Formats: sequence, C-alpha cells, structure tokens
Amino acid sequence: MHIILPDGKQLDLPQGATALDVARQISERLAGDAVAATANGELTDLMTPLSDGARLSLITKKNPGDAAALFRHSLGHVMSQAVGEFYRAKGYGDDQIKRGVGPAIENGWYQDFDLPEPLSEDDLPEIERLMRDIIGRKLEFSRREVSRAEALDVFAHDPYKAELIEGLPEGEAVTLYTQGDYTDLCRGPHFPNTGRLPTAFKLMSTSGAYWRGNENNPILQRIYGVAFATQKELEDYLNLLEEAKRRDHRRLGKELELFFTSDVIGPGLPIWLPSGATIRRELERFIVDVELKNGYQHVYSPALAKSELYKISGHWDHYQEDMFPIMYLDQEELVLRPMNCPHHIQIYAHKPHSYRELPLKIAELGTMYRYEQSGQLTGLSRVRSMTLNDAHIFCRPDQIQEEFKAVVRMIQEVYEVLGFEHYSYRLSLRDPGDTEKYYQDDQMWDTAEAQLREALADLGVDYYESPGDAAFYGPKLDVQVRSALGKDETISTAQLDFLLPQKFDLEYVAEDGSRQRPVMIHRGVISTMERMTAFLIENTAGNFPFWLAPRQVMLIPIADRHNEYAEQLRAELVAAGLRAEVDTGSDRMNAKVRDAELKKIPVMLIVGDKEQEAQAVSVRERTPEGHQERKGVAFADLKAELLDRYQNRR
RNA sequence: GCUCCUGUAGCUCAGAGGUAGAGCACUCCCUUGGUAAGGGAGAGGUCGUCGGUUCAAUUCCGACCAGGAGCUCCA
Repeated sequence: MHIILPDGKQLDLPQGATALDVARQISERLAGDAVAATANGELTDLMTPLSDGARLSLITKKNPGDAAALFRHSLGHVMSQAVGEFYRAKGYGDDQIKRGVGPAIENGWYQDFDLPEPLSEDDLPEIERLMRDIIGRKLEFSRREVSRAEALDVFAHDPYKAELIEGLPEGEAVTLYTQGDYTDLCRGPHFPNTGRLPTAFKLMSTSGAYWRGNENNPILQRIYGVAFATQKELEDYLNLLEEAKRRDHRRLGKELELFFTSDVIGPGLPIWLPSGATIRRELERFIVDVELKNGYQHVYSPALAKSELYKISGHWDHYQEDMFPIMYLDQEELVLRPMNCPHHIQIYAHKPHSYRELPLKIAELGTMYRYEQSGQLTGLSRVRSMTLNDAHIFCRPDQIQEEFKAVVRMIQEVYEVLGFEHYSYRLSLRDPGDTEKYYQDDQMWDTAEAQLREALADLGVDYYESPGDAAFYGPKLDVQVRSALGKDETISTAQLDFLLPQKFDLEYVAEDGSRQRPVMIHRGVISTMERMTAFLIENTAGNFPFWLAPRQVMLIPIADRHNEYAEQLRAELVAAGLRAEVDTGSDRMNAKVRDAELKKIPVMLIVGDKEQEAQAVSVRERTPEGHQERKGVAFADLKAELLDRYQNRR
C-alpha cells in the first residue's frame, strides 16, 4: 500500500502500516517528535493502521495544539489510571473502580466513575499529582484489537464497559488502549506516549452525571479537566474563567444591589431592588417605544387563567410539567400562566376582525410563572417568575413573510441600541422523526419552513438550520447573541404558528366575505427582563451605558461648603429626568471618587471653589479605556449633553 | 428532581467540642481635603432551620431549607 505526504510525495509501505511507520521512514528524529497525525483530514494516532492511499500529515510536539482533542482524550485516560492508583492506595481493588465514558470536550475532558467511596474536590490535587507522575513514567500507549468476547472478559468487573461493548455493532473489532498497567475500552486515537502529553492541564471540578445521561440510570461521579498545548493557553483560559466570575450577574447583582432572592419569598422568585428595577424600567420603556413605533398595541392580561384555556391551546398536554400545580376553588380550576399567547388569542377573539385590520400586533410585558426544577434555578437567568417582552402578530397568510421580516428588522434595530454586534440566526426546524414532540401535519410544516427560508433569503442574512429545535406548533427563528466572554445566548425569537389559530378557531373576514384563518407569529425581542438584565450585567461587567445606568451621576463636593452648590445641581439634573446624587459624606474627595468608581457610576461631577464660582463642574466619566477628566465645563452645557445621551439611549 | 460541595455580622471571609473574630460597609467625633481608601471611637451575630449524641454543640451526626458545580429537562 502507499500513502501520500503533504508535499505530494508517495511512500510505499507494507499493509497495516501506521503513521509511526511513516514517520520512521522519513527520519528517526521525526518518529521521536511525532505525537499524532491527520489522515485524509481526520485526526488519528500513530498506532492505528492506515488505509491505502491516505493523505497523511504528521503532527509533532512543536504544534501539539493541532491534536488538542487527542491529548485531552489521552489525559483522560491518564486521569482514569491515576484515579485507579488513588483508590488502590486507599486499599481498594481495581475491580471496585468502574468507569463510564470519558471523552474529550471543548478545552478539556471528563471521565465518569462509579467509585467505592465518593471523591471530593480536595482529592483533585493528589490525583493531579499522580497524573504528572504517570506522565513522568513515559508510558507507551498501545493499541490492540480484540474480539467482543475477549473484551467482555477484560471488563468482566465493569458493567458499564460491558454495556458499551454489547452496544458496539456486531462484527466490528473492539479496540483497547493500554498505558502501563491500565487498559481501557477506547476507539482512540491517542498520543503515543504519556511522556509527550502536555503538562498544561488542571482538574477543575467533580459533579454527578447520570449513566448515559438518563436520570433513571445510576448516577456516576464525573471529574472535569482542562488541558492546553501550552501553559500560556491554560493561564489564558483560567483568566477567562476568573473574568467570568468577576462578571457573574449574581455577584454583581449583589454588589451593585440590583436584585436578590429571599428564602422566605422563595427560590427562583427574584426581587428587583431599586437599582435593578431602574435598569428594567429603562429596558421596558425602550422596547415599548420601539414596539409602538412599529405598530404594536400594548395590553395587560392576568397571570392567572382557567386551566381550560391551556387545555384548548395544547399547553396542558405539552407543557404541564413546567407549570405550577392547578388551584381548585369553587367550581373553577385555575393555573398560573406559563405563557401569554392564549391570553392574547382571547384578545384577538373577543371581536370579529376584517382582513383590513390585519396584521394585528398585540404586545405585553407579560409576567409568567414556570415550574423550573430546583437544581436549574440560577440568579436572574433561570427563574420561576419572569416577564417576557412578548407579542403576537395575527396576520393573513399572504402577510407572513413581510411580518416576519419586519420582526427581524426590529430585532436588528434594538440590537444596535443595546450594542450587540455579534449575533447569529438559527432557523429551528422540527425533527420529522420526533412524532412525540411535534404536532403532526407535514404540509403545515413544509409550508411554514419554506416561508421562513424565503423571508430570510430576502433579508439577505446568514443563518443556519437546526432540526429538532422548533416549537411544538411551528418552526422558529432564534437569534443568538455572542456575549463579551464569547458565549452565545438566545435572546430573540420569532415563531410561526398555524396551530393555535386553528385550536381556538380564530377567523377574519376576507375581502370576499368568507371566513378565513389567520396565522400567528409569536415573537420576543429582548427576551425576559430577567434574562436580558443578567445578560447585560455580564456583558457590560456592570458598567452600563449611561441611559441604562441605575445611578448615572454622582456629584462630589470637595468640601462641606460646596454641598449646597452640589445639591442645587443635583436638583436641576433630577428635574431634567436624570438620576443624580450628591455624596455629602465626611470622606475626602479621593475616597468619594473611589466609592463612585466601585459603584460603577458613569459620570462624576466634582465641584469646589473654582467650579462654584464659574457655575461649572469638573467631569470624570467612564470611557472604554478607563476614565477621562474634563475641567471647568459649564454646567448648562453638561446638562444638555447628558440629557442628549439619555434621550438617545447612549 | 439527582450527585457532590457550601451555609458564621449588611458584604468578603477566619475560627475552635467549653456559648465568637478580621477587613470593608454602618453610626458618632476629629479632619475640609482637587480625581480610586485621612485618623479615632462605637454599634452590629439565636454561627441557615429543626432534631439527635454529649455534663456541654455554632463546632460531631441526621433531616429539612437555601446557594454553588454539574447531570437531566427546556414551547
């Protein structure tokens, strides 16, 4: 057989040759430096037989980052071995350690274990030490193909491995990888030798994980590790995590007194403190302004409804487990609403509509209650009471595309103000195989999906398709915004719905006097107030733009005799609609500046003798780089400037 | 909901089987200072809740509640 090298050169090799054989044929030195290879573009290791005619490119220890998935996976095996040694030292037998799966993941790997006694995070440093020891032993990874029977024999003590082996396709060879005295069932590929593995790794955490991800299965202990080709990359990653901690909305929410949850009020039921409420109010005013400009009509509807409403809508069948339990009283059964759409449908249905009135756009900052599992609750981003920037567009079938495009344009308009520059469109489609989740009507789905594709093509936006992510009633467009830390978060959604109008028997009178069925578009632009606020906190690290900043201006008198002047300016700013305070404390001015910085107040106005005399202020304001100072600015000018920023939402 | 971890003053955290401590914040006094901490004094805690072990529990054990890391779920 032969293989082809990157420069086009062909090498002749005996059948069953490996990448290591190739490296040896080129030079012994290369054989010593190689850590992995790609064959026809796929990562492979040095121990796996190559296929005839493969295009082979060797990866050396100089650029091991190209083989990150490999060394992460191999480190997983090393960790697995280390955990075995750890428990052996405690007096347990090897057959008491059972192992689930252990794949490489983004930035690292994890490995699941069933252990004779639980592992604590305090044990991680010792396991890490054992790992470094194993790396130091320069153990060779060897690959072996065996029969199923033989494999089952090797893992006789381990029911998880046995289950995996039995799940492998009949007739396919089972591969085992061994380093030192440790053997694992593994498809590979792996590094050739533990000694060539990077040492820039760290064990991060332990957690529980169900065997095969099914909550009816036993729970295993999982250890997560991260690994990089270089120490620098590892440090960068750890710094990123630190930065994420600093920006965590739960931490900043507490520090800046934005919100809290109370044991007595209940988990997942956040309380908005005055500063957090200010941010929310600004967001709400903003989105309502935009919606009114775009022809939406705002309504209010109650958070409770008869359960009948949800039985008609179908939520009862599809969503009940996420709803709070039913309340029985007198002859009624009431539920807390988990969605606003059925209410808005009732608003549509309360009087007949002409085709001339459509599209009808009903909007509401609707508060909803969902029973999220307790382990799922997180700060403001996963809660049980939430207020959605919700709207439902009732339109004629011929208006679908125009309306859908209008929603996308509105999303773009809103993102510009919020400063979201990096976002992507995901067209979420049904999985036709999943008859359980999706309403069954092939034609409905085909039409709906085609309409959305066409509208997107018209808008000229890039998007990707994601089967299996649609709502039960129809396909949707999700918009995912990239946060400052590079994480994608679904912020906006627009969903096409032919089903609910049918369930509620909605109609309009067409031009020819006939009764026709309208189509609904469910859309949310700035998500729930809770989630958007959490996102903005993390995205800005608490440094909100001026218009959103809960505390916009801090006046800092240099000495007590300037308090009165400062107070006069504050009153003027507040009268103009801005949020301003005076720091009349007995601290020195330096301390007041520091204090205002820590509170992340964007504008400080410092006033002393000079300013008072000139009816001026000294401005210290936040800039992306840090801060800038302007001295002797006429107060009237400054007020106009701040007002302009506020009104134009900057 | 599940596994593991955590729960001490408003916040961040230290602490020991013999009924508690620091820094910041807070209050008061001195200081009236020009762009990230001036000095001093004081007040503040049922050590998450309920049980158990013990002469003695905030410390050990259990249950519960809440939070965290994950898993699972997610219209």
